[in-house]
Amino acid sequence: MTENPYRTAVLAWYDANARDLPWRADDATPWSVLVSEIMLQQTPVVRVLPAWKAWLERWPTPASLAAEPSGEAVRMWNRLGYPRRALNLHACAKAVVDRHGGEVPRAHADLLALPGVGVYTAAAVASFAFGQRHAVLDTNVRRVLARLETGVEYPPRTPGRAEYTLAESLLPEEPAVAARWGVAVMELGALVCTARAPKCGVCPVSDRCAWALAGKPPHDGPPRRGQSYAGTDRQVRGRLLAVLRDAPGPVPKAALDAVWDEAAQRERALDALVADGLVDPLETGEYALPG
DNA sequence: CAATCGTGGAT
DNA sequence: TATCCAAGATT
Repeated sequence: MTENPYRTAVLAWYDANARDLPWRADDATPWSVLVSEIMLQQTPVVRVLPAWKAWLERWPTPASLAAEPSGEAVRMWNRLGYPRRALNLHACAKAVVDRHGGEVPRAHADLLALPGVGVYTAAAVASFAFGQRHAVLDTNVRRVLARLETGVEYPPRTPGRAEYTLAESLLPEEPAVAARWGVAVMELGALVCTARAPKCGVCPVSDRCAWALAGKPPHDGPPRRGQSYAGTDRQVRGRLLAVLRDAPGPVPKAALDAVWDEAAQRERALDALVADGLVDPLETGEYALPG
């Protein structure tokens, strides 16, 4: 429970190889960590970096963001993707101000209750920002554990009970060490134990990796993905929202109609954006980012 | 529980 | 060029 044979090797590797990402710096705040975690959901670090800096320069505290209309958050989000995350972050800011006196809560349950914060993100903030002992099971950690412990190339599509049990069993007792262990494994997955072309030659634990020792058997089972993008509602939504983001104010419907030929799909996408709160239909017939 | 939700870089 | 993938959450 308290010891695993490669813990020291992974921690030492992290000490020597960790990227100095700004949300890991000493001056990072719980708010800046929360912002990073929301932005990093399904989004590469290199694209998050500039967005994170700009966001925190403008809104260094939850209160500063909560004081602005949600549409400003959507505009600031720019092309990071999954723009409902901008809405979530804005709602997080308001919830933090309303329910927690303007301070990001430290309790896992309170974090979990924030919009857009799921099991992973709650654990990540509790661990990285507050030094608590939680299993942080993101895509990197899941892949590392799948290979190292289970001996398969990729974990299941969604984490199951067994994965949490395994992650818990590897967690060091000391909260501060557990927190460091979490980022270390995550970093190992991001830099070495990558999804494609893993760098087993420089891996600190390749000599006890179940998958490597088994001869790196390829993933068997159904293909892991299937999301095409061209022609989907998501693409249409992206185009519609881009028009509103790039305009200084409300736009006529004609401007939105111009981005997609097929009217039915276009209307469906626009309705969905309105339903999601990402677009505000005005009385004038124009459309705008939400107030 | 499977589908949905953006975007862009790498292979 | 097409596919894969990136610190997931929500319904």
